[in-house]
Amino acid sequence: MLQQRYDRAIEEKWQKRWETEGTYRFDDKNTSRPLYTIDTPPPFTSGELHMGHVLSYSYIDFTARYKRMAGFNVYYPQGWDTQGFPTEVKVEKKYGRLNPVEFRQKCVEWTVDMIARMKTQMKEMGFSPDWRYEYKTMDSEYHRKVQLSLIRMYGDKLVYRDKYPVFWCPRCGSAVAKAELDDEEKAGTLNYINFTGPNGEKLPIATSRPELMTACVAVLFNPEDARYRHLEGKTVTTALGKQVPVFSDKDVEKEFGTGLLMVCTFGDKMDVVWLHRHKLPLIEAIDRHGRMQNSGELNGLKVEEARKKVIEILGEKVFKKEPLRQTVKVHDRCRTPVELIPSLQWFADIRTTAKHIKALAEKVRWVPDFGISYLIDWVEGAEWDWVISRQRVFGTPLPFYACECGATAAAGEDELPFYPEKAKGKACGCGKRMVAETSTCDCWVDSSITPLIIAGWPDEKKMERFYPSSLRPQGVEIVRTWAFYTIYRSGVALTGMPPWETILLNGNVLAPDGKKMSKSLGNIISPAELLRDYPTDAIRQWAALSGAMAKDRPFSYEDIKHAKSFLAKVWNAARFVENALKDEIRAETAEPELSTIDRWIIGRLNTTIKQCTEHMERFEFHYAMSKLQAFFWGDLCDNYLEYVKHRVYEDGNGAGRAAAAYTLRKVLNDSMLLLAPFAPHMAEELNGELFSRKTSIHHAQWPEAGPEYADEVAKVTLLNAIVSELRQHKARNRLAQNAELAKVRLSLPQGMDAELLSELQKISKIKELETVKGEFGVSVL
RNA sequence: GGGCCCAUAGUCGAAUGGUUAAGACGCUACCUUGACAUGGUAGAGAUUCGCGGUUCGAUCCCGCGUGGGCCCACCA
Repeated sequence: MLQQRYDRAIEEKWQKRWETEGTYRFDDKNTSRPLYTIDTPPPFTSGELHMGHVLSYSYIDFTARYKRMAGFNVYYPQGWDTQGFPTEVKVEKKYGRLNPVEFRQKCVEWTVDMIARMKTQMKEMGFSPDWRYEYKTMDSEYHRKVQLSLIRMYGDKLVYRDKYPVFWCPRCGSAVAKAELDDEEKAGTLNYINFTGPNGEKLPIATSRPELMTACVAVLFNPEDARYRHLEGKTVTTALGKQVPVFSDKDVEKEFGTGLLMVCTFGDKMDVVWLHRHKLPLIEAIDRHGRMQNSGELNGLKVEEARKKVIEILGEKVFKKEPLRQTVKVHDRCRTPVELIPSLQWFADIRTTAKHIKALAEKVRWVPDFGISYLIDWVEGAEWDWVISRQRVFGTPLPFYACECGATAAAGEDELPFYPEKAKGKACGCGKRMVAETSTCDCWVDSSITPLIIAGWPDEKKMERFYPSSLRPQGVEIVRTWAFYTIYRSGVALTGMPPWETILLNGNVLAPDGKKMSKSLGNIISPAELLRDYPTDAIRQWAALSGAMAKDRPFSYEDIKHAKSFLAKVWNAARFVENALKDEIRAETAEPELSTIDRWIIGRLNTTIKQCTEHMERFEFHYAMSKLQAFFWGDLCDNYLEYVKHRVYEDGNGAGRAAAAYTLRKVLNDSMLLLAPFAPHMAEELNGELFSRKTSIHHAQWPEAGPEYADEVAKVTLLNAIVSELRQHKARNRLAQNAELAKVRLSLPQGMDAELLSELQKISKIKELETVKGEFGVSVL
């Protein structure tokens, strides 16, 4: 017997049983069923599932469940993106400063805890990965593979070391990550200074950082600026007497200052762009303590002092000063303005491989198709290589050695996993000893080989079977990072093949007010909170109905209430059928003689199966779900169940009742199959409790669409219209819907089968029914 | 500033080059009908963002504008 109300207890019961029975295990031995592999996103281990996770992992789960039912052997692993700055911050806050080995250990402990929490929430959401294939980017085995991939790329000259400016805090004497920077508005001065042109003419430039003039390596103007066009390719002299080339550049603003600017290495981030774009030399004017160097008279002065001094030195060459409000990047902890200081970093070659990246991206099916444009634009605009090193502790160590003389070498494969504190060192050709690199990898270096990790790389036999993945689901906002780096590393650099057949992009969940959820706005809705008030299956339906792919959508409590109502509707319909059929619900009988109405609902069911199947194939979950809801609620509950009540209750054991029983059984059963990917708990409960099946519905076969019975559908559509007219009549006259009507006259252009007329009489409780030929009309007499 | 996406009742959202522009939430009225009041039956509510163009006909196709979102860049 079904209990009166569907509740969370039922869901928890099934979650436990699925786990003990290993319902979602991938069948590694089976080679007869086609494989469907999912490159599931490893979430960052924050400890908390948010609504974005719920949305995107629901999509993945719908797909996995649908594909299993559609006959695939689904390989659905789940990983964790563990290493990163946010964890370091939290661990440092808790434990203070520790030595790197201890610190890393604390980060690992912290992360294990966070994973446990997130895993519990994922299970509560009914997600169905095979947890035997869980991976963590902080595992030494994961480290080993990341490092192996880098050694191979180094061997192919795709990874190299070079100078690159990093943000540096002169006060703390350390590199500062982008995430540790704050913007601060400061009052500065824009100085107008005369340089000298090739013919001795005055050329005014404007700068807020005159102290960097010694590091000036070029002068730029906008290509459309007629005032300076004649200078293109010429050499000019700075106010301190240095010769520098002149280039035109589209990023120079004509209206700002004088339209002429000096590029210094480095005043700000734009200078870094220009250095690469125009292949300019690098001058290191500021040292790690924030003092000037390579700057003649200014050497040894602090930046602020040098700024005053240089203005003095320049004297009347500074012909104008104006106040300037500027945004300065400061270190978030000490509020000191940061400087860009060249340092040795590791790079991965993006520029010479850009064409390959594009070519492989084009071999992947993008859903929606415009998603690829994010990647193409990015590839085409990439001006320099990917900096893969980070001066952090909780990360995968870079498996490289470097010597004072500048030489570098990769660690040997026998040294993997490589940890610098345990490294043996290496002899350098110059006679000195190479030391192990202590920098770690950018997190995207870890996550850009997930399709390889899940495919057992570098084991060739496994790779042949599991690579490329069938599906990469991910957020649209990380196409330029995760998708891009994966195509580059797993594809171009390491296998030469696209990493997946299909990439599916999802959008994000906004707050009910349409804004981004954020702590500062206080508009965050958490899954944990929703799970207190709504069944998991309702939350999953909300996700299914949350609109088109790659589109953001506000969260709405109304939607989730509606989902809950639909579940209640399904539950009550099932209780009706159970009560009406009793043990007969489990009878597997051949199809009896069916009435027009029975064939109508089966035809509608088949149309729904067809539509749902097409939508599932295209990952259009919102359409699949709404078609199913419209059918179940509109056709089945509102009409068919009402139409068969008289047969079920009053026909004893007659043929009409048998046909209705067969039809109810079939329609309910197939509807549960369609519902199973979205509401796996309820579908499973009805499968087990109502139909008394021992095997999980999630091992059942996806239904196949039978005949759509167009004639019957047309006939019953007319019947529906008549019933609706009579319902309106009863409503207008304040009658109960089951009130009897003495006499009704139907006016019909084509007439109606006697069978349906007799049904109509019983459905609408009409004592006397009369039909005339004519324009459609229903009159109650 | 660059690229991409979007604009349809109070809100969220479908659909279509051609009768009356789905549905949901909310709102109103009636109905305690043997699955369900977490329900049922009805009702009200839209100049389909603005301006031009293509067309016999545009909410849909094109252009411009306005307003929003995402990613990226960011002023020397």
